[in-house]
Amino acid sequence: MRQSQLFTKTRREAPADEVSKNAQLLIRAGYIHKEMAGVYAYLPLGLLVVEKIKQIVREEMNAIASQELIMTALQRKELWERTDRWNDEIVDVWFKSELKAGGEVGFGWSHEEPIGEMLKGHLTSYKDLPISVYQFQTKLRNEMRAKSGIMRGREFVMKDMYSFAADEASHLAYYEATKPAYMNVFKRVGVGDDTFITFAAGGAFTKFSHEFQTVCEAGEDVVYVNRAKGIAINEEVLNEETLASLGVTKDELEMLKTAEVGNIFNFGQQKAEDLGLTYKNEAGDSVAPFMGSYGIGVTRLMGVLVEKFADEKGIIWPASVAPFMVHLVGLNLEDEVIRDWVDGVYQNLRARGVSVLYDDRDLRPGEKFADSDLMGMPYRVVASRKGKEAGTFEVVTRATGAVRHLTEDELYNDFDADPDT
RNA sequence: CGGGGCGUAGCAUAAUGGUAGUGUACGCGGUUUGGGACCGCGUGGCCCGGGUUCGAUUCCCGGCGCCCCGACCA
Repeated sequence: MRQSQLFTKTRREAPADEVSKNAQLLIRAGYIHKEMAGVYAYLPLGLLVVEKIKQIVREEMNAIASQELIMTALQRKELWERTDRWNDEIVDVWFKSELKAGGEVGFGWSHEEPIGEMLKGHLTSYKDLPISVYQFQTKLRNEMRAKSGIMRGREFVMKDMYSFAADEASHLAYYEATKPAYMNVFKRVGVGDDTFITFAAGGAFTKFSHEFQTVCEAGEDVVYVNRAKGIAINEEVLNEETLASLGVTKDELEMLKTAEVGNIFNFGQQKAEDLGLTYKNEAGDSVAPFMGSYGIGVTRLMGVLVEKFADEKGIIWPASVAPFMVHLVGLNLEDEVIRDWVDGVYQNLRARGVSVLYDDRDLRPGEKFADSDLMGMPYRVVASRKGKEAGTFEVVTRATGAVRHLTEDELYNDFDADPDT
């Protein structure tokens, strides 16, 4: 895309009411707009990142045979009353409203109850199992205090998945299968080595649930990790009993500040029973399926990536989620010969399937470089009069600052060879 | 929800009981052109309501909003 046509503008300074690094940089670079506390709009650049992350999640969920759907944002009161979760004393994040025609509705902060209810019409026989469904939904949660930019908002995009199985063995097998699928997601967005499958509070049905915790100073969680043994424990369940059951001692563990980017819950049969969801087994008996719930905070993950990879100049996107692979910075564009030439390079890169943000604005070089650093595309390709005369392009890798000088053919071959482009 | 802080132009900031200055951004003109360059001109602002006062952006009260710490976070 041509940068001259992008409606967003970069800013030198972050708004005074933003303290978090992720929100400051994302606003300065024109990725997001703050609508109110904890509520952010995703502008064209930001939406591209969200969609890149969603696509990675989508591919990994599809790979474990889950099917995508979209549930509703408005939810029925009766569904939640059945599980006693309409009660504000029990669930304190509800946004609620009233229908003009009469009756209350809630705004979805989770979709466990509606999914279970919806499945009553589709899950009637053991032959229908197993079932796994997922969605990307904007969750609405009336948090007491929003904070940390897009990492803890009142409105955020989450991937939530729900599995249903006929017996405990296949249920647990699926639960276990989600772990590598989740880790694939985190590897692909560049935080695999810093993300730990963490033992956390389990709730009524199991001793532990599992959280996916990514090392991040801006996070809200503390986990204790033993990298060699591959064990991570959320501090909320760190006690003698937990340590003993996992076979570690506290002094073998490293304390890390982390952000929870995903979690998985095993509900056993209890949740389905509460919801009144049953099917007929081979003997003709009505039984409740085993159920699991699995989340990934898509927009929170985006915030974590900014927090982890940014430097003093701005954002640094991992190639897998960057809005564009290449930031083509054209200089000396006031010269029509140069401009026509750079336009051609832009077209050639696009023809090869490289996603390119083309800074075709007639600005001074310093301003363009500063914007380019701030926006954080993986590669900057500088096309200038000087380069044209020398027959080379300056190619800068944003993350490392490494500079290469490539001929036009080398440039095209370089990006052809990159599978991520 | 408890505690603290803050609301001045698109953004960032300053001063002031007598209607507000600067930077940036924006518009026009000119000089510039490899790290946010310079000169000139111009547009644009005191969160809302009430009170005190001759007069309130300033002081007081209330509201709304925002930020931080804590609590909460399935």
